[in-house]
Amino acid sequence: MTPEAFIAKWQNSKIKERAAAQEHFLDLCRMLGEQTPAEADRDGIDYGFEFGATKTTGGRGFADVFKRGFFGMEYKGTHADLTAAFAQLQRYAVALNNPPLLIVSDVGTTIRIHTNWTNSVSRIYDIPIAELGDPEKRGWLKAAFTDPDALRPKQTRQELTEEVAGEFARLARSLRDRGHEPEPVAHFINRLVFCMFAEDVKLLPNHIFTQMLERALETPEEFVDFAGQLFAAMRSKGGRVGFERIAWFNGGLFDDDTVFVLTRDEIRIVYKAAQHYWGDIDPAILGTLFERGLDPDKRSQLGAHYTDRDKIMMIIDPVIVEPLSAEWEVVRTEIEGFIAKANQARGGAGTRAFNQARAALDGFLQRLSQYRVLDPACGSGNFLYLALRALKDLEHRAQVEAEALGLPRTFPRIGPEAVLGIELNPYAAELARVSVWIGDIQWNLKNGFAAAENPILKPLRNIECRDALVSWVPDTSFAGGKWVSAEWPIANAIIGNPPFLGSRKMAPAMGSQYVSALRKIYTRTVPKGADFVCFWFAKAHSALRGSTERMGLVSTNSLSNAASRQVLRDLFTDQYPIAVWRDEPWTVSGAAVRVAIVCMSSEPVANPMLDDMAVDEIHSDLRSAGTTRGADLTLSKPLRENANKAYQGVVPRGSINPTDASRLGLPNGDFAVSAAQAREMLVAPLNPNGRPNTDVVVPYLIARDLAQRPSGRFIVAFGTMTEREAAMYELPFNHIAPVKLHRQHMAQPEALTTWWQHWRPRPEMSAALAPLTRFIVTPRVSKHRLFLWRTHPILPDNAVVVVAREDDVTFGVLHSRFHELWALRMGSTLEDRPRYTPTTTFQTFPFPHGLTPDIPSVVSMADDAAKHIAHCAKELNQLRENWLNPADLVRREPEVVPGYPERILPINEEAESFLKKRTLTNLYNERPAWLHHAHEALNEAVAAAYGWPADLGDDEVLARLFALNQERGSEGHADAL
DNA sequence: AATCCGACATACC
DNA sequence: GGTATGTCGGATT
Repeated sequence: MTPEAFIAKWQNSKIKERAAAQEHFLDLCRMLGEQTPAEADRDGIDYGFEFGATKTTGGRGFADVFKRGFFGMEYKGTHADLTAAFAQLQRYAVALNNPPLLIVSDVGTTIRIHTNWTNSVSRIYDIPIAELGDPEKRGWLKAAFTDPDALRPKQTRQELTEEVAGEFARLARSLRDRGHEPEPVAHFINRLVFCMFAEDVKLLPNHIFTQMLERALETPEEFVDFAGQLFAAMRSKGGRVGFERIAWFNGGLFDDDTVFVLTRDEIRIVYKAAQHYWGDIDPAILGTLFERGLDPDKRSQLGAHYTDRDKIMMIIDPVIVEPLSAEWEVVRTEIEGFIAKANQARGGAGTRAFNQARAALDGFLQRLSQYRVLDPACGSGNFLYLALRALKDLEHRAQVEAEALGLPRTFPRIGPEAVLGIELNPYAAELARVSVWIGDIQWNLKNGFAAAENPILKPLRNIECRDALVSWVPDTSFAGGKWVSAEWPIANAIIGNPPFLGSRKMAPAMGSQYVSALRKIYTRTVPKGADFVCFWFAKAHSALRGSTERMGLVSTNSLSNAASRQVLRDLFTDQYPIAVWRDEPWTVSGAAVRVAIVCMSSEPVANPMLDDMAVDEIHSDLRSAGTTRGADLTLSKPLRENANKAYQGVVPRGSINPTDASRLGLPNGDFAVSAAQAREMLVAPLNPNGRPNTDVVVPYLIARDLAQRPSGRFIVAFGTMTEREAAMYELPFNHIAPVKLHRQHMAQPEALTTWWQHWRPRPEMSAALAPLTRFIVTPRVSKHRLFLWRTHPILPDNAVVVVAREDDVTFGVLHSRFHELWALRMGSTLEDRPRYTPTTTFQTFPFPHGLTPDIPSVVSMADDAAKHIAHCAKELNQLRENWLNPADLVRREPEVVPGYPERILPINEEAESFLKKRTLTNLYNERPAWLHHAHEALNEAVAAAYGWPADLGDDEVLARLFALNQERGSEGHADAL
């Protein structure tokens, strides 16, 4: 059939019966050269007429024509107009598996294609029948049959939102620059945003907001009056602006009609923003963009709260969607049973069964409509917005499926009141309300329902602006009051992303009074040293003990670190994990952090998920019980035999950061001294006390020197000398003079009293190292667990952990897989990198019997196993040293004074650039065969010392080490240390 | 009196 | 300009 023939046959004809619509569609197929349903698919499942028709629905399907994955099509038929036909399609889009295109037609005049992708802005392709001769328009139709993606709008909702939000941020900043307070500005801007959205989705008539702006552009001084009139009309029932009837918007957003005086330029910004189509904006990112634009300084504070949609759904799915879907499956089966009974039975019994089916459906819908989701740190409302959509989707699906079974459907009941929020920042709280409103209205429109009216917005008092942890209760009996634990509204589910703040950063950020009040109130549930998020976990825990069914919170991944662990341990004693991710990267720019996600239920859960894998059980350290035979390694005890052997290095604190130094107008003094200056000091003549500067100028070892190439630093270190003694060393003492100024500006006044000393000089470490010919060092944070030898008088920085032993046996045991596994498991992490924490990794580690660090090395070396370890350790170290500094590429020079480690210098520039790549981190990244063999040999030697087979699995090793720790720890000195 | 951590910091490819 | 990889200060206990 040619387009001309099609036009001749159908133009201006009116549909009389459903058969005419089918004939119209068949002609369309013939014109486009596409297969008809009968030709393509005999089953009619993927492509056919009257899709979803059942006996109970009387032969009417969800759509007149349906092609799975392509489109749903509805003819005007009994509908009054194309809009109603479109709404019908939207309502059943779920039952049609959300086809990308929804097509409506009135047979004789128009075919209209609506795009239906969730993440793209929507677009309408209008094809008048009379213009089917136009190849482009026929192309659109053809694409609907063959390649719907060709019709997908290019712009995503995110891009659209970024564009419009950026313009509003400009306005907000302009108002803030004129001295307006952030809160009224936020309120005002939110109103404007809502007005733009409202007029674009036709909740406001005739683009009245844009019209108002156009008039105000002519006479800017009248903007206040115009906007005030509009806001006033929106606030009241039956309001009008001129002739136009304005719908009633309640909900607090238009409670007053305060309007800022805007300049012409500012009105132009608003006008320009209003030119965009706001109907498709994504409220989930709107908030963040505003926050960023409004106050760039606060970006890290507020913007960082932004959680991307995927992460939020990782919580909403297991916490809300999955349990409620499961409930629905049960109810639906019940309904199916009743309906089957109703269809078989006649008369009273049939009616009764039908009513039972209705009651079952109603019961479920009632349950859904009473379901409440609380986000006690809701920020700009992203979690709430997505939770509301999820609930509405569930309700809608239940309705559509029930209708397919023959039950009448009702208007959706779930609205913004289903979500509850608490947020401290007034600006964010307001955004949360707007996001939830917009989300609700968008959902209704997208699914073919009118927005609820009279009023359009109901008050959203359920998003509260207050502190979620404590509240101040004034006491009238005296002129004061007290802080008490804040109440949380009762909710079925608690979700959210509370602010992350390490315990050490809480006081500076929140004020020490607030923090001490908080600690006092939560003293039983949240241990000192726990991260700020732990308070939310503790409160959610107590809610789960009450009527709350499930919770899911995001936290920093350091939650499983020592102090915060207690909160989790409590939580896991009487609640059940549903899904846990222990270390997820955070995808938002501007925040470099990794997070843990913890979803818990008050009811037992059959197969909890750990990092997307089903496991039998999850421990409070967010590990699966399958490892280490269920042993909880967090219960390991410190061992007395390991005491006083591992130290962190010195903390100089000679300088403050350069920014502060320049702000305070201070020279940036430091204990550190350049290598050139240091050598001058070292060779200088003896001081008045007859001593050389070698007493107090020493090589300084930082962690980087171990994992990467040594940097050859020096430092002035007076140890615990008195000022009188220190001053004898003239050059070094003069060098550190500026330190005194800095100490005066430090928070700890005691730092000044011994200003010439390092803040932590670690005399006990120096004492332990002094008699040794060498000592063992390891970087506190490094990708690989590396142990190296260093010698006196090198002074380790606090980022280096020192083990005061000089024997190869201890070195070998520490560098074996046994200690490495233990350290990995017992230590904490910095982001994704393991961190060696001496108290939990070294202090608790059970060395092989007879080789413990409390035994002098001469004694332990009598042992054959020990000799073997020593040999392997020596070999490993030698090979590595040779690799790091090949003898033909370096020359070794004695230091300017005797007793100092010799200098290792590249012989020429070529050697220098070659040596840059010779770092231990690089070596262990590559793990060449020789290194592997050396470690294998060492591992076998250490295994033999333990008396264990060499091929134990990792979990088995940990389990055995733990058993050994428990045994040693309970040998009458469990209180060791 | 020492520890532990960083909604990070920065060198390097 | 990403990506890889670990500083060093200092509040907290």
